[in-house]
Amino acid sequence: MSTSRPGRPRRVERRRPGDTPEEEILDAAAELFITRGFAGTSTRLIATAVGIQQSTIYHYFSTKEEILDNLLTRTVVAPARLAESLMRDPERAAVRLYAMVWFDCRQLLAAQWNLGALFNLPESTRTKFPRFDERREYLRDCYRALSLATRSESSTSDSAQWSATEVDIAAALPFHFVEAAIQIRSDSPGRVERIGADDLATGIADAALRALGHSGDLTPVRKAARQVIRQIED
Amino acid sequence: MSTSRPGRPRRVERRRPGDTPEEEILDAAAELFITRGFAGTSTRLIATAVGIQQSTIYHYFSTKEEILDNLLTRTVVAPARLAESLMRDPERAAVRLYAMVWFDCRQLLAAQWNLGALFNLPESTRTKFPRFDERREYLRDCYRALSLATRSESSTSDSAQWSATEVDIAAALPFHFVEAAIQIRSDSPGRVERIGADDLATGIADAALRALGHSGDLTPVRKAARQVIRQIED
DNA sequence: ATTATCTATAGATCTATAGATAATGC
DNA sequence: ATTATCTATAGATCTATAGATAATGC
Repeated sequence: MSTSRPGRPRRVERRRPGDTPEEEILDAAAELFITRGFAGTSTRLIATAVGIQQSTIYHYFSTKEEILDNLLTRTVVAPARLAESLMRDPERAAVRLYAMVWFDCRQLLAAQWNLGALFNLPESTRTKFPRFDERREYLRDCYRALSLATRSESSTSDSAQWSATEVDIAAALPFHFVEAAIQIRSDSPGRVERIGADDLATGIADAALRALGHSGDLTPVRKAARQVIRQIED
Repeated sequence: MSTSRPGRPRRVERRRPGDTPEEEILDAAAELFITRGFAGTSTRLIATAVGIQQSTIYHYFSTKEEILDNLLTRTVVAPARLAESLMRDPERAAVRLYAMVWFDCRQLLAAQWNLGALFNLPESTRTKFPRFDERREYLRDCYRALSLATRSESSTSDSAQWSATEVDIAAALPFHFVEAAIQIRSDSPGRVERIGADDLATGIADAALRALGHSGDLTPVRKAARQVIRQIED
Protein backbone atom coordinates (compact mmCIF):
# COMPACT_ATOMS: atom_id res chain seq x y z
CA MET A 1 0.00 0.00 0.00
CA SER A 2 1.79 3.07 -1.25
CA THR A 3 1.16 6.42 0.36
CA SER A 4 1.61 8.29 -2.91
CA ARG A 5 -0.92 8.33 -5.72
CA PRO A 6 -0.66 9.15 -9.43
CA GLY A 7 -0.65 12.76 -10.57
CA ARG A 8 1.55 15.76 -10.13
CA PRO A 9 2.40 16.26 -6.45
CA ARG A 10 1.18 19.29 -4.50
CA ARG A 11 3.63 22.01 -3.72
CA VAL A 12 2.43 22.04 -0.11
CA GLU A 13 1.70 19.06 2.11
CA ARG A 14 -1.89 18.23 3.11
CA ARG A 15 -3.23 20.16 6.05
CA ARG A 16 -6.99 19.48 6.07
CA PRO A 17 -9.00 16.56 7.46
CA GLY A 18 -10.55 14.30 4.84
CA ASP A 19 -9.35 11.30 2.87
CA THR A 20 -9.92 12.77 -0.57
CA PRO A 21 -9.28 16.17 -2.15
CA GLU A 22 -13.07 16.62 -2.34
CA GLU A 23 -13.30 16.25 1.44
CA GLU A 24 -10.43 18.63 2.01
CA ILE A 25 -12.07 21.24 -0.20
CA LEU A 26 -15.46 20.81 1.48
CA ASP A 27 -13.88 21.17 4.91
CA ALA A 28 -12.14 24.41 4.01
CA ALA A 29 -15.20 25.74 2.21
CA ALA A 30 -17.41 24.98 5.22
CA GLU A 31 -15.18 26.98 7.53
CA LEU A 32 -14.94 29.90 5.12
CA PHE A 33 -18.58 30.04 3.99
CA ILE A 34 -19.63 30.10 7.64
CA THR A 35 -17.27 32.88 8.66
CA ARG A 36 -17.26 35.00 5.48
CA GLY A 37 -20.36 33.98 3.57
CA PHE A 38 -20.68 32.46 0.12
CA ALA A 39 -20.14 35.52 -2.04
CA GLY A 40 -17.48 36.70 0.41
CA THR A 41 -15.40 33.56 -0.04
CA SER A 42 -13.39 33.34 -3.25
CA THR A 43 -12.35 30.06 -4.77
CA ARG A 44 -8.79 31.29 -4.39
CA LEU A 45 -9.31 31.59 -0.63
CA ILE A 46 -10.66 28.06 -0.40
CA ALA A 47 -7.75 26.75 -2.44
CA THR A 48 -5.22 28.55 -0.26
CA ALA A 49 -6.84 27.09 2.85
CA VAL A 50 -6.49 23.62 1.35
CA GLY A 51 -2.97 24.21 0.05
CA ILE A 52 -3.69 23.87 -3.68
CA GLN A 53 -3.98 26.25 -6.59
CA GLN A 54 -7.26 28.04 -7.28
CA SER A 55 -7.98 26.23 -10.53
CA THR A 56 -7.42 22.77 -9.03
CA ILE A 57 -10.77 23.12 -7.30
CA TYR A 58 -12.43 22.89 -10.70
CA HIS A 59 -11.02 19.43 -11.21
CA TYR A 60 -13.41 18.29 -8.45
CA PHE A 61 -16.32 20.74 -8.57
CA SER A 62 -17.59 22.41 -11.69
CA THR A 63 -18.85 25.57 -9.96
CA LYS A 64 -18.57 27.26 -6.58
CA GLU A 65 -22.28 26.66 -6.07
CA GLU A 66 -21.76 22.93 -6.37
CA ILE A 67 -19.56 23.07 -3.27
CA LEU A 68 -22.27 24.81 -1.26
CA ASP A 69 -24.85 22.37 -2.59
CA ASN A 70 -22.80 19.47 -1.25
CA LEU A 71 -22.45 21.05 2.18
CA LEU A 72 -26.12 21.97 2.45
CA THR A 73 -27.33 18.56 1.42
CA ARG A 74 -25.12 16.61 3.78
CA THR A 75 -26.32 18.60 6.80
CA VAL A 76 -29.94 17.79 6.15
CA VAL A 77 -29.72 14.14 5.14
CA ALA A 78 -29.22 12.53 8.55
CA PRO A 79 -31.99 14.57 10.26
CA ALA A 80 -34.42 13.77 7.44
CA ARG A 81 -33.58 10.06 7.65
CA LEU A 82 -34.23 10.04 11.40
CA ALA A 83 -37.45 11.96 10.85
CA GLU A 84 -38.67 9.32 8.40
CA SER A 85 -38.10 6.57 10.94
CA LEU A 86 -39.77 8.57 13.67
CA MET A 87 -42.88 9.19 11.59
CA ARG A 88 -43.36 5.42 11.45
CA ASP A 89 -42.53 4.79 15.13
CA PRO A 90 -45.35 3.69 17.48
CA GLU A 91 -44.09 5.76 20.45
CA ARG A 92 -46.00 8.73 21.90
CA ALA A 93 -45.65 11.89 19.81
CA ALA A 94 -44.03 13.79 22.68
CA VAL A 95 -41.24 11.23 22.85
CA ARG A 96 -40.71 11.22 19.08
CA LEU A 97 -40.67 15.01 18.89
CA TYR A 98 -38.25 15.13 21.80
CA ALA A 99 -35.99 12.61 20.06
CA MET A 100 -35.97 14.62 16.85
CA VAL A 101 -35.17 17.94 18.52
CA TRP A 102 -32.49 16.37 20.67
CA PHE A 103 -30.83 14.48 17.81
CA ASP A 104 -30.78 17.45 15.44
CA CYS A 105 -29.50 19.89 18.06
CA ARG A 106 -26.83 17.48 19.09
CA GLN A 107 -25.61 16.99 15.54
CA LEU A 108 -25.54 20.72 14.92
CA LEU A 109 -23.67 21.40 18.15
CA ALA A 110 -21.14 18.58 17.94
CA ALA A 111 -20.16 18.70 14.26
CA GLN A 112 -16.72 20.00 13.36
CA TRP A 113 -18.11 23.22 11.91
CA ASN A 114 -21.34 25.04 12.67
CA LEU A 115 -22.79 23.87 9.37
CA GLY A 116 -26.31 24.92 10.29
CA ALA A 117 -25.14 28.50 9.85
CA LEU A 118 -25.14 27.79 6.12
CA PHE A 119 -28.95 27.67 6.19
CA ASN A 120 -28.93 31.35 7.06
CA LEU A 121 -26.78 32.41 4.13
CA PRO A 122 -28.95 34.42 1.75
CA GLU A 123 -27.52 32.38 -1.11
CA SER A 124 -29.02 29.19 0.33
CA THR A 125 -32.61 30.38 0.01
CA ARG A 126 -32.77 31.21 -3.66
CA THR A 127 -34.11 27.78 -4.64
CA LYS A 128 -30.92 26.94 -6.44
CA PHE A 129 -30.54 23.83 -4.33
CA PRO A 130 -33.62 21.69 -4.89
CA ARG A 131 -32.31 18.57 -3.10
CA PHE A 132 -31.64 20.63 0.01
CA ASP A 133 -34.92 22.54 -0.20
CA GLU A 134 -36.94 19.36 -0.59
CA ARG A 135 -35.36 17.62 2.40
CA ARG A 136 -35.59 20.70 4.56
CA GLU A 137 -39.26 21.20 3.75
CA TYR A 138 -39.90 17.56 4.58
CA LEU A 139 -38.17 18.04 7.92
CA ARG A 140 -40.25 21.12 8.68
CA ASP A 141 -43.42 19.15 7.92
CA CYS A 142 -42.36 16.34 10.25
CA TYR A 143 -41.67 18.83 13.03
CA ARG A 144 -45.08 20.37 12.52
CA ALA A 145 -46.90 17.03 12.44
CA LEU A 146 -45.23 15.73 15.58
CA SER A 147 -45.76 19.07 17.34
CA LEU A 148 -49.48 19.02 16.57
CA ALA A 149 -49.74 15.42 17.77
CA THR A 150 -47.83 16.28 20.94
CA ARG A 151 -50.19 19.15 21.60
CA SER A 152 -53.23 16.88 21.19
CA GLU A 153 -51.78 14.39 23.65
CA SER A 154 -51.23 16.94 26.36
CA SER A 155 -54.38 19.02 25.76
CA THR A 156 -56.46 16.42 27.58
CA SER A 157 -54.52 16.88 30.82
CA ASP A 158 -54.07 20.63 30.33
CA SER A 159 -56.09 23.12 32.28
CA ALA A 160 -56.04 25.96 29.75
CA GLN A 161 -57.81 25.74 26.39
CA TRP A 162 -55.76 26.82 23.37
CA SER A 163 -57.22 28.59 20.37
CA ALA A 164 -56.63 27.26 16.86
CA THR A 165 -54.18 30.09 16.17
CA GLU A 166 -52.29 29.38 19.36
CA VAL A 167 -51.91 25.74 18.37
CA ASP A 168 -50.89 26.69 14.84
CA ILE A 169 -48.13 28.98 16.06
CA ALA A 170 -46.89 26.65 18.78
CA ALA A 171 -46.64 23.83 16.25
CA ALA A 172 -44.28 25.89 14.12
CA LEU A 173 -41.88 26.68 16.94
CA PRO A 174 -39.97 23.46 17.72
CA PHE A 175 -38.44 23.45 14.23
CA HIS A 176 -37.09 26.91 14.91
CA PHE A 177 -35.90 26.05 18.40
CA VAL A 178 -33.45 23.72 16.73
CA GLU A 179 -32.07 26.75 14.94
CA ALA A 180 -31.43 28.30 18.35
CA ALA A 181 -28.64 25.72 18.66
CA ILE A 182 -27.04 27.22 15.56
CA GLN A 183 -27.38 30.75 16.88
CA ILE A 184 -26.00 29.89 20.29
CA ARG A 185 -23.04 28.18 18.70
CA SER A 186 -22.20 31.15 16.48
CA ASP A 187 -22.93 33.74 19.16
CA SER A 188 -21.06 32.11 22.02
CA PRO A 189 -19.04 29.02 21.12
CA GLY A 190 -17.53 29.15 24.60
CA ARG A 191 -20.89 28.41 26.19
CA VAL A 192 -21.36 25.34 24.00
CA GLU A 193 -17.96 23.96 24.98
CA ARG A 194 -18.56 24.64 28.64
CA ILE A 195 -22.03 23.10 28.80
CA GLY A 196 -21.48 20.35 26.23
CA ALA A 197 -23.54 19.43 23.18
CA ASP A 198 -25.58 16.78 25.01
CA ASP A 199 -26.82 18.98 27.82
CA LEU A 200 -27.50 21.92 25.55
CA ALA A 201 -29.50 19.70 23.21
CA THR A 202 -31.41 18.43 26.24
CA GLY A 203 -32.21 21.97 27.34
CA ILE A 204 -33.55 22.90 23.92
CA ALA A 205 -35.62 19.72 23.60
CA ASP A 206 -37.05 20.37 27.08
CA ALA A 207 -38.02 23.86 25.98
CA ALA A 208 -39.74 22.55 22.86
CA LEU A 209 -42.02 20.28 24.88
CA ARG A 210 -42.73 22.92 27.50
CA ALA A 211 -43.61 25.42 24.78
CA LEU A 212 -46.27 22.98 23.62
CA GLY A 213 -47.77 22.95 27.11
CA HIS A 214 -46.09 19.81 28.43
CA SER A 215 -45.66 20.78 32.08
CA GLY A 216 -44.19 18.67 34.82
CA ASP A 217 -41.26 16.32 35.00
CA LEU A 218 -39.58 15.52 31.69
CA THR A 219 -37.29 12.73 32.91
CA PRO A 220 -39.42 9.87 31.51
CA VAL A 221 -39.71 11.55 28.13
CA ARG A 222 -35.95 12.14 27.97
CA LYS A 223 -35.24 8.50 28.77
CA ALA A 224 -37.76 7.16 26.26
CA ALA A 225 -36.45 9.49 23.56
CA ARG A 226 -32.87 8.30 23.91
CA GLN A 227 -34.13 4.75 23.83
CA VAL A 228 -35.96 5.42 20.56
CA ILE A 229 -32.88 6.98 18.99
CA ARG A 230 -30.72 4.06 20.07
CA GLN A 231 -33.18 1.61 18.52
CA ILE A 232 -33.29 3.46 15.21
CA GLU A 233 -29.52 3.89 15.01
CA ASP A 234 -29.00 0.11 15.16
CA MET B 1 -42.34 75.41 -0.62
CA SER B 2 -40.70 74.19 -3.79
CA THR B 3 -40.64 70.52 -4.64
CA SER B 4 -37.27 70.75 -6.35
CA ARG B 5 -33.98 71.12 -4.51
CA PRO B 6 -30.55 72.35 -5.61
CA GLY B 7 -28.22 70.04 -7.50
CA ARG B 8 -28.23 68.24 -10.77
CA PRO B 9 -31.50 66.38 -11.27
CA ARG B 10 -31.69 62.60 -11.40
CA ARG B 11 -32.18 60.97 -14.74
CA VAL B 12 -34.90 58.76 -13.23
CA GLU B 13 -37.68 59.83 -10.88
CA ARG B 14 -37.66 58.66 -7.26
CA ARG B 15 -39.06 55.22 -6.62
CA ARG B 16 -38.08 54.38 -3.05
CA PRO B 17 -39.70 55.31 0.28
CA GLY B 18 -37.74 57.79 2.39
CA ASP B 19 -37.53 61.57 2.52
CA THR B 20 -33.81 61.82 1.85
CA PRO B 21 -31.40 60.10 -0.53
CA GLU B 22 -29.83 58.44 2.52
CA GLU B 23 -33.15 56.85 3.39
CA GLU B 24 -33.73 55.73 -0.18
CA ILE B 25 -30.30 54.09 -0.28
CA LEU B 26 -30.79 52.40 3.08
CA ASP B 27 -34.16 51.06 1.99
CA ALA B 28 -32.76 49.53 -1.20
CA ALA B 29 -29.69 48.21 0.60
CA ALA B 30 -31.85 46.56 3.27
CA GLU B 31 -33.87 44.69 0.67
CA LEU B 32 -30.78 43.59 -1.24
CA PHE B 33 -28.53 42.70 1.70
CA ILE B 34 -31.33 40.51 3.07
CA THR B 35 -31.98 38.68 -0.19
CA ARG B 36 -28.44 38.50 -1.63
CA GLY B 37 -26.13 39.10 1.31
CA PHE B 38 -23.58 41.85 1.87
CA ALA B 39 -20.76 40.63 -0.35
CA GLY B 40 -23.33 39.49 -2.90
CA THR B 41 -24.79 42.98 -3.25
CA SER B 42 -22.74 45.42 -5.31
CA THR B 43 -22.99 49.15 -4.84
CA ARG B 44 -24.05 49.29 -8.49
CA LEU B 45 -27.03 47.06 -7.69
CA ILE B 46 -28.07 49.27 -4.79
CA ALA B 47 -27.75 52.36 -6.96
CA THR B 48 -29.82 50.82 -9.74
CA ALA B 49 -32.53 49.90 -7.23
CA VAL B 50 -32.62 53.52 -6.07
CA GLY B 51 -32.43 54.96 -9.56
CA ILE B 52 -29.08 56.74 -9.25
CA GLN B 53 -25.57 56.13 -10.54
CA GLN B 54 -23.24 53.85 -8.60
CA SER B 55 -20.85 56.57 -7.54
CA THR B 56 -23.60 58.82 -6.19
CA ILE B 57 -23.88 56.48 -3.21
CA TYR B 58 -20.44 57.67 -2.11
CA HIS B 59 -21.76 61.19 -1.74
CA TYR B 60 -23.77 59.88 1.24
CA PHE B 61 -21.81 56.93 2.57
CA SER B 62 -18.07 56.62 2.48
CA THR B 63 -17.99 52.81 2.27
CA LYS B 64 -20.39 49.96 1.66
CA GLU B 65 -19.82 48.83 5.23
CA GLU B 66 -21.10 52.14 6.53
CA ILE B 67 -24.47 51.36 4.95
CA LEU B 68 -24.68 48.02 6.73
CA ASP B 69 -23.57 49.66 9.96
CA ASN B 70 -26.48 52.08 9.75
CA LEU B 71 -29.00 49.31 9.13
CA LEU B 72 -27.67 47.09 11.92
CA THR B 73 -27.63 49.87 14.45
CA ARG B 74 -31.13 51.11 13.78
CA THR B 75 -32.62 47.64 14.26
CA VAL B 76 -31.15 47.28 17.71
CA VAL B 77 -31.69 50.76 19.13
CA ALA B 78 -35.41 50.58 19.92
CA PRO B 79 -35.23 47.13 21.57
CA ALA B 80 -32.26 48.23 23.69
CA ARG B 81 -34.09 51.37 24.76
CA LEU B 82 -37.12 49.37 25.82
CA ALA B 83 -34.88 46.91 27.63
CA GLU B 84 -33.31 49.74 29.62
CA SER B 85 -36.72 50.93 30.78
CA LEU B 86 -37.80 47.40 31.64
CA MET B 87 -34.73 46.78 33.77
CA ARG B 88 -35.83 49.68 35.98
CA ASP B 89 -39.52 48.71 36.03
CA PRO B 90 -41.04 47.43 39.31
CA GLU B 91 -43.28 44.81 37.61
CA ARG B 92 -42.82 41.03 38.04
CA ALA B 93 -39.95 39.65 35.96
CA ALA B 94 -42.29 37.36 34.02
CA VAL B 95 -44.30 40.35 32.84
CA ARG B 96 -41.22 42.36 31.89
CA LEU B 97 -39.66 39.43 30.01
CA TYR B 98 -42.95 38.85 28.23
CA ALA B 99 -43.12 42.51 27.27
CA MET B 100 -39.60 42.46 25.86
CA VAL B 101 -40.09 39.31 23.79
CA TRP B 102 -43.42 40.52 22.49
CA PHE B 103 -42.20 43.99 21.57
CA ASP B 104 -39.06 42.78 19.81
CA CYS B 105 -40.86 40.06 17.87
CA ARG B 106 -43.53 42.46 16.84
CA GLN B 107 -41.04 45.01 15.57
CA LEU B 108 -39.14 42.35 13.63
CA LEU B 109 -42.32 40.95 12.10
CA ALA B 110 -44.01 44.23 11.22
CA ALA B 111 -41.11 46.26 9.83
CA GLN B 112 -40.97 46.92 6.12
CA TRP B 113 -38.06 44.53 5.59
CA ASN B 114 -37.00 41.53 7.63
CA LEU B 115 -34.08 43.50 9.01
CA GLY B 116 -33.32 40.93 11.69
CA ALA B 117 -32.02 38.71 8.90
CA LEU B 118 -29.03 41.07 8.75
CA PHE B 119 -27.88 39.72 12.14
CA ASN B 120 -27.27 36.39 10.47
CA LEU B 121 -25.05 37.73 7.71
CA PRO B 122 -21.52 36.46 8.33
CA GLU B 123 -20.27 39.98 7.69
CA SER B 124 -22.20 41.29 10.71
CA THR B 125 -20.29 39.18 13.20
CA ARG B 126 -16.76 40.22 12.48
CA THR B 127 -16.73 42.91 15.16
CA LYS B 128 -16.52 45.62 12.57
CA PHE B 129 -19.63 47.25 14.00
CA PRO B 130 -18.90 48.09 17.62
CA ARG B 131 -22.03 50.20 18.18
CA PHE B 132 -24.21 47.33 17.03
CA ASP B 133 -22.22 44.69 18.94
CA GLU B 134 -22.38 46.66 22.16
CA ARG B 135 -26.16 47.22 22.02
CA ARG B 136 -26.83 43.62 21.02
CA GLU B 137 -24.71 42.28 23.86
CA TYR B 138 -26.56 44.55 26.26
CA LEU B 139 -29.86 43.20 24.96
CA ARG B 140 -28.69 39.62 25.41
CA ASP B 141 -27.70 40.39 29.00
CA CYS B 142 -31.11 41.89 29.72
CA TYR B 143 -32.85 38.84 28.30
CA ARG B 144 -30.69 36.60 30.45
CA ALA B 145 -31.25 38.63 33.62
CA LEU B 146 -35.01 38.78 33.20
CA SER B 147 -35.13 35.08 32.29
CA LEU B 148 -33.25 34.12 35.45
CA ALA B 149 -35.52 36.31 37.55
CA THR B 150 -38.58 34.82 35.90
CA ARG B 151 -37.32 31.33 36.65
CA SER B 152 -36.80 32.24 40.32
CA GLU B 153 -40.33 33.57 40.57
CA SER B 154 -41.95 30.41 39.22
CA SER B 155 -39.61 27.90 40.88
CA THR B 156 -41.45 28.30 44.18
CA SER B 157 -44.74 27.08 42.68
CA ASP B 158 -43.08 24.51 40.43
CA SER B 159 -43.18 20.84 41.22
CA ALA B 160 -39.93 19.84 39.49
CA GLN B 161 -36.52 20.97 40.71
CA TRP B 162 -34.18 22.33 38.02
CA SER B 163 -30.43 21.80 38.07
CA ALA B 164 -28.07 24.76 37.74
CA THR B 165 -27.25 23.75 34.17
CA GLU B 166 -30.92 23.49 33.26
CA VAL B 167 -31.53 26.98 34.57
CA ASP B 168 -28.44 28.31 32.78
CA ILE B 169 -29.58 26.92 29.44
CA ALA B 170 -33.21 27.92 29.83
CA ALA B 171 -32.14 31.48 30.64
CA ALA B 172 -30.31 31.72 27.31
CA LEU B 173 -33.27 30.63 25.22
CA PRO B 174 -35.77 33.52 25.22
CA PHE B 175 -33.25 35.76 23.44
CA HIS B 176 -33.01 33.19 20.68
CA PHE B 177 -36.77 32.62 20.52
CA VAL B 178 -36.98 36.19 19.29
CA GLU B 179 -34.78 35.14 16.41
CA ALA B 180 -37.38 32.50 15.57
CA ALA B 181 -39.52 35.43 14.43
CA ILE B 182 -36.81 36.30 11.90
CA GLN B 183 -36.54 32.73 10.68
CA ILE B 184 -40.30 32.30 10.34
CA ARG B 185 -40.52 35.51 8.39
CA SER B 186 -37.79 34.52 5.93
CA ASP B 187 -38.92 30.91 5.66
CA SER B 188 -42.63 31.52 5.21
CA PRO B 189 -43.65 35.16 4.83
CA GLY B 190 -47.13 33.96 3.90
CA ARG B 191 -47.65 32.56 7.37
CA VAL B 192 -46.73 35.88 8.97
CA GLU B 193 -49.21 37.76 6.81
CA ARG B 194 -51.95 35.24 7.49
CA ILE B 195 -51.49 35.12 11.26
CA GLY B 196 -50.45 38.73 11.76
CA ALA B 197 -47.46 40.15 13.59
CA ASP B 198 -49.34 40.66 16.87
CA ASP B 199 -50.56 37.09 17.26
CA LEU B 200 -47.28 35.60 16.15
CA ALA B 201 -45.41 37.75 18.65
CA THR B 202 -47.86 36.61 21.30
CA GLY B 203 -47.26 32.96 20.43
CA ILE B 204 -43.49 33.37 20.71
CA ALA B 205 -43.70 35.29 23.99
CA ASP B 206 -46.01 32.59 25.37
CA ALA B 207 -43.45 29.96 24.40
CA ALA B 208 -40.63 31.87 26.12
CA LEU B 209 -42.47 31.88 29.44
CA ARG B 210 -43.55 28.24 29.13
CA ALA B 211 -39.96 27.23 28.35
CA LEU B 212 -38.98 28.76 31.68
CA GLY B 213 -41.51 26.57 33.47
CA HIS B 214 -44.37 29.04 33.67
CA SER B 215 -47.33 26.67 33.30
CA GLY B 216 -50.97 27.58 33.38
CA ASP B 217 -52.97 30.46 31.99
CA LEU B 218 -50.93 33.32 30.50
CA THR B 219 -53.78 35.79 30.00
CA PRO B 220 -52.94 37.96 33.04
CA VAL B 221 -49.27 38.14 32.04
CA ARG B 222 -50.18 39.13 28.48
CA LYS B 223 -52.44 41.90 29.72
CA ALA B 224 -49.93 43.24 32.20
CA ALA B 225 -47.15 43.16 29.59
CA ARG B 226 -49.08 45.26 27.11
CA GLN B 227 -49.90 47.66 29.89
CA VAL B 228 -46.21 48.02 30.73
CA ILE B 229 -45.29 48.67 27.11
CA ARG B 230 -48.03 51.27 26.77
CA GLN B 231 -46.75 53.05 29.88
CA ILE B 232 -43.18 53.13 28.63
CA GLU B 233 -44.09 54.25 25.14
CA ASP B 234 -45.79 57.40 26.49
C1' DA C 1 -21.56 79.70 -4.61
C1' DT C 2 -23.34 75.52 -3.29
C1' DT C 3 -25.10 71.21 -4.05
C1' DA C 4 -26.61 66.61 -6.01
C1' DT C 5 -25.93 64.31 -9.45
C1' DC C 6 -23.49 62.53 -13.54
C1' DT C 7 -19.49 60.38 -16.55
C1' DA C 8 -15.25 58.08 -16.66
C1' DT C 9 -11.86 55.19 -14.93
C1' DA C 10 -7.86 53.04 -12.10
C1' DG C 11 -6.61 49.09 -9.86
C1' DA C 12 -7.95 45.09 -7.69
C1' DT C 13 -10.36 41.51 -7.69
C1' DC C 14 -13.00 36.98 -9.17
C1' DT C 15 -14.75 32.63 -11.83
C1' DA C 16 -13.83 29.49 -15.03
C1' DT C 17 -11.12 27.61 -18.99
C1' DA C 18 -6.96 26.07 -21.71
C1' DG C 19 -3.21 23.73 -21.71
C1' DA C 20 1.50 22.28 -19.57
C1' DT C 21 3.78 19.24 -16.23
C1' DA C 22 5.12 15.64 -12.99
C1' DA C 23 3.81 11.84 -10.79
C1' DT C 24 2.06 6.51 -11.03
C1' DG C 25 0.85 2.21 -13.46
C1' DC C 26 0.69 -0.92 -17.29
C1' DA D 1 -1.82 6.14 -20.58
C1' DT D 2 -3.90 8.17 -16.87
C1' DT D 3 -4.23 11.32 -13.39
C1' DA D 4 -3.72 15.36 -10.14
C1' DT D 5 -1.80 19.10 -10.04
C1' DC D 6 0.30 23.38 -11.84
C1' DT D 7 0.81 28.02 -14.68
C1' DA D 8 -1.36 31.48 -17.26
C1' DT D 9 -5.04 34.20 -18.59
C1' DA D 10 -9.60 36.03 -20.70
C1' DG D 11 -13.43 38.56 -19.61
C1' DA D 12 -16.34 40.21 -16.25
C1' DT D 13 -16.90 42.21 -12.42
C1' DC D 14 -16.39 45.51 -8.16
C1' DT D 15 -15.10 49.60 -4.90
C1' DA D 16 -13.81 53.99 -4.58
C1' DT D 17 -11.94 58.39 -6.54
C1' DA D 18 -11.54 62.44 -9.76
C1' DG D 19 -13.61 65.70 -11.90
C1' DA D 20 -17.55 67.53 -15.03
C1' DT D 21 -22.35 69.24 -15.14
C1' DA D 22 -26.92 71.00 -14.20
C1' DA D 23 -29.83 72.51 -10.97
C1' DT D 24 -30.99 76.23 -6.92
C1' DG D 25 -30.08 80.41 -4.15
C1' DC D 26 -27.86 84.68 -3.03
